[in-house]
Amino acid sequence: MTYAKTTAFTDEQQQLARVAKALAHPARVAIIQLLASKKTCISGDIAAELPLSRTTVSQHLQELKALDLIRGEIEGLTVCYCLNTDLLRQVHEQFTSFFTGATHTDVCAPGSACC
Amino acid sequence: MTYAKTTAFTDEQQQLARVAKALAHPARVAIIQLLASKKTCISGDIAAELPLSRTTVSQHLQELKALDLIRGEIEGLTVCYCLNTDLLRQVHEQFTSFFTGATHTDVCAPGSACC
DNA sequence: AAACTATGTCGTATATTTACGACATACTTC
DNA sequence: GAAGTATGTCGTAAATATACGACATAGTTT
Repeated sequence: MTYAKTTAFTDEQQQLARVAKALAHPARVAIIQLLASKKTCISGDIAAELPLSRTTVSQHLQELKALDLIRGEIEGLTVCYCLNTDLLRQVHEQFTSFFTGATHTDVCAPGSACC
Repeated sequence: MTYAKTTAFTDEQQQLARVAKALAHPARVAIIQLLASKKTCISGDIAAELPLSRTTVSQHLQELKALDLIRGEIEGLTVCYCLNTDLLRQVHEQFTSFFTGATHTDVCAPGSACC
């Protein structure tokens, strides 16, 4: 490494990357869709609907929970997992503003002046 | 593994995860923002603006290129990298429809009937 | 064609992710 | 309280991602 450069990435970039990483596995995408499709919160049924072991699913659930994208509350013997829809909406906005910035009209792109 | 279950994840889930993975590192987020902020297409200057070695940046560029999110055309001695804005717009829509599905009103969530 | 410049590729070390069985915990029901 | 059920945690193996120096390639300029 030479010397100057940016010392690090911005918080915004790191935050977006963190959330993107949470969605970077089909199992986690599937879990979110599953929770969104259920009227009632489900628990271990999640594992039954995915082509993965219960242990692995649990691990994916923990990752989503670590980012607070989902929440789990113990309900007697089972655990009720729910989407944190407020946060998901926020995240949606983050992505939207990122993509909007990347696709605005006078951006460097094939077809524009520079290429 | 017991027996029934879904044998695999849907194409949609895999596609979303694939793109999310591309955004799952701050360097790649930064690269896209950098390309979006330049009027003219840049090349190796990218590495100069990131806290990473040229080799590593090149690796990240290849990953983005592999998904066709960016394109690079050799322009004499330098390479002109550009955003594939059309694809980025498509990806934006994919994310939007995913988030919309996950945040529609009667979803299982804290505060809703089920929790 | 020799020296220079801009990039990509290879080899490799280290860190992180993914996946799962076995075990631990904790509540429920008999 | 013993047996059963639902879930989380630990240990660990294998795959993938991250990072970078050294080398290769290819165009430019003299």
